[in-house]
Amino acid sequence: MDNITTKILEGDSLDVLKTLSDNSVDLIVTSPPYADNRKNTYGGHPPNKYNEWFLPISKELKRVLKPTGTFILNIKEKVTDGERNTYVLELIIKMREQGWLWTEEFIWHKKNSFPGKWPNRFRDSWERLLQFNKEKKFAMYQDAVKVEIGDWAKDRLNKLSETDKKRDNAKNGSGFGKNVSNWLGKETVYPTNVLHLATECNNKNHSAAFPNSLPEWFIKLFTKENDTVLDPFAGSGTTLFVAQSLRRNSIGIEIVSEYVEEIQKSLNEIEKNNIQTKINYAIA
Amino acid sequence: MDNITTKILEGDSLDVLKTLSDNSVDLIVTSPPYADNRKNTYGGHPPNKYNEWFLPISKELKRVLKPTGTFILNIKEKVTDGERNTYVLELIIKMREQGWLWTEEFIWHKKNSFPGKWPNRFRDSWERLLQFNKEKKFAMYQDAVKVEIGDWAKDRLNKLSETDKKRDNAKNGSGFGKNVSNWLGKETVYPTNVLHLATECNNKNHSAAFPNSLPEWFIKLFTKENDTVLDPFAGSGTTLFVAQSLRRNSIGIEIVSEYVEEIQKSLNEIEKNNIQTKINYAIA
DNA sequence: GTTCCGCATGAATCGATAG
DNA sequence: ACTATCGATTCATGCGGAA
Repeated sequence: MDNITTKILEGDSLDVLKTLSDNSVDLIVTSPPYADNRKNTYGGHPPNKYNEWFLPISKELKRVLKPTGTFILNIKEKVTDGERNTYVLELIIKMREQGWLWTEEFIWHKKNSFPGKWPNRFRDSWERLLQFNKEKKFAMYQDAVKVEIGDWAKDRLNKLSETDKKRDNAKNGSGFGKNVSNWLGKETVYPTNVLHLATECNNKNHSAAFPNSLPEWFIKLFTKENDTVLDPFAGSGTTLFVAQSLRRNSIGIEIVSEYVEEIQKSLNEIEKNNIQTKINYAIA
Repeated sequence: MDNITTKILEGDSLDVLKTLSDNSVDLIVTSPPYADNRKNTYGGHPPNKYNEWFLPISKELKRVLKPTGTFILNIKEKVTDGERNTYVLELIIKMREQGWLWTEEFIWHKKNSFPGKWPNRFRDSWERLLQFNKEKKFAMYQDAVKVEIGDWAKDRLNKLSETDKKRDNAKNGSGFGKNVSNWLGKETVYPTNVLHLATECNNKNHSAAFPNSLPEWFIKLFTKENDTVLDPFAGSGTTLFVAQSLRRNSIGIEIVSEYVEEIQKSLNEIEKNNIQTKINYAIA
């Protein structure tokens, strides 16, 4: 039952990526360290040098991604000197020059961004989720992420009269009546490109963790079971754990050995539990 | 009581703008025709020529805007050949080269986005609201747009421990503890940079590009009474009517004479009612 | 007077068909 | 091969007429 592998590799992303095979990954989901002048855990990549640092990495990512694969990049430009810095815009343009297709920009609306006050701006409660592809045709499993239908329809459908339910419209071209009856029993609709997810307040050390539901959504949308997911900036390992629980293979890369150790420890725990489960099955 | 003027000027935006004085406008809110949209009425500007058309206009806008003024540009790039086109990104970069500061990007989340289903993308339910300024210090009246506090925050506050309430944070830069205690007992809170507004779908001839509440929000946020608001692509006149009702002077520019006439007609109606009101007051 | 329901209408995008 | 036009798809909203 268990062919899924979950790997965490320690090292600089660019170096480690070079050891991975061409066209071997179905989905890349990552949230790279944000541009920052401070030299902290990640050494800091100032805004004006950010792309210089990131573009060689995105080139390797393009190599390891399958032609039908997708790259989701969670990023938001910083405010520098009172302005939104343009390095993310420039990154998109440069990545297209590398051969990436900029297919879509999803918005992650962070519902619980904490209140604060600045004289000339409001709380920043959204981030970009940039979708890049190698080819126009890529794998996408839309049914895996359908959402509950809006309240308007629930009300409407619950109250539909018998005649409405039976009506086979032939009146005019609008097709509405027909559709309404088609919608009976319909509970879900396709989502949009705006994601409403709360940030999780983890007690963990890692700062830039995104909530489980974020990689979960993209893993369901762009991969199927036994596919391979890559997170070149694994951080606290969210992407890996979600991938594993959804039965996708995954590879994480992380430069900070402390994080690598924590991830490895959690993976060992899970492995132990799995073995225990198997033994229990065998006994039973 | 009535010094507010509301003007609609007919003609090409670039030409008409040249007749306006330097540093005379407090706020520009506009939604120019998007690339290739509204070909029938506006002639259509193909994506690869869009900035060539728009940049001379933004240059004039910069001239007429006061140093403390703000320019809000509602725009969203279209999909061409399966990709998000980059002309809006390039526009931001080029406008900075013109001397604009790209202060902020608000997100307009449209709940009722256009329906449809495609194999490779979901419905597009957001648009960019780009904020540009001439100077780092600009007029902003944040208190005018405070919103009711969200339930999540209410819960959070109710559950706060006494230590949390007293805590004077110094740990990290988040300001969490400090702000929380400031907050207790308040009913309203400053909004974020994500706006949730549905488009208004009227049965009328020209549906407005944006709902009243959109210019209303920005007019309250960036102007005070008797200030001057400019919309160089007035369309159905939403910005003008909202500005008038909020007692701001306003100037609209519109190239389609049919729209200009309708706006003028509405303005005349309002004027007539005002006079009627005054007479009634006089009698009473 | 309420509430309820029918309906038109979207800053859309893709793929097929036609010149 | 490259462009132009057209049909199919889909769902939230407000208005107006009806119960």
